[in-house]
Amino acid sequence: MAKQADSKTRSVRGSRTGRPIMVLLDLLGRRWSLRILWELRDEPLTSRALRTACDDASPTVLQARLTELREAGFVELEEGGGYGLTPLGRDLCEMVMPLHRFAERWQGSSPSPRLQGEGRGKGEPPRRR
Amino acid sequence: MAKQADSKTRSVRGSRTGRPIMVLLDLLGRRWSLRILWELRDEPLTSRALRTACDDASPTVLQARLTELREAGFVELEEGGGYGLTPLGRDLCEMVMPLHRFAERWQGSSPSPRLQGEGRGKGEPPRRR
DNA sequence: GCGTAGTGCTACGATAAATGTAGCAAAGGA
DNA sequence: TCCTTTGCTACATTTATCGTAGCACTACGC
Repeated sequence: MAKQADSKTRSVRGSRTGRPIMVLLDLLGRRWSLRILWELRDEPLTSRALRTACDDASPTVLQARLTELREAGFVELEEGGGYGLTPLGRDLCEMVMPLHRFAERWQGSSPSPRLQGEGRGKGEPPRRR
Repeated sequence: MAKQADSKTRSVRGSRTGRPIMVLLDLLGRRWSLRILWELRDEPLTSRALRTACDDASPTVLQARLTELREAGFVELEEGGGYGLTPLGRDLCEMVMPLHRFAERWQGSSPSPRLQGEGRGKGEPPRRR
């Protein structure tokens, strides 16, 4: 990882072109970014509540994402504590919302053999680490 | 909370809940997933053309994402060669498109330091809470 | 004062994922 | 035949994320 603070070439990972859409796609394409926006859609959450909402993701990444999203102007630390969406973040969230309906339809319409059945029966494959 | 653990859900990395939206957010939250959808928005591309379009990302991940997106039913291998969006994938892409306009607006009037150039930590010191 | 509990946030080793380079077999075209 | 392009993979290195623990600070109650 870049030394986290010194490198000026800290362009967002894969987006070396600098085109805004690429920067945005790359930012949102990191783990928990979309999820954080999603979980904050209704109301602000404290860092710990957010962590709980996000499947108990490790605080390390969550803080990293939170910092990035704050720098991007999508999320802010509220007065009374807790993280909330900025007006800009709320606009962005509006574009993520339709995914909910899409996801329902997607799962409902059995698009592909893998990703769902795969002869695995039910339950969760052990997410080994 | 209803636990819908039917056969339709397979864990995709962090999404242990199995709720479709989580599965989708997690799938799209992987590196190059959104970018791939974006690059295929107009026309099918060969794997190598896609790689070029994606900032020369390593073929390893690209193939992995491509496989996942194919299994999800968003992308398919065309007859004459090359990857293209399925009708379902096109629907999904429709939701990613508005991000373009948003991204322009975002970077145009960015309230916070842009994510490229300027690491964090120096320009924004104390963060009183 | 003191203790307890809640915040946001960080350190650090371990593990999973992505990168970069190289290469493969198959399907054409000249 | 040689040459090119296709989709795809191996492998070692680097990067990102995980999981656990803990810090400093603040706001309470006692």
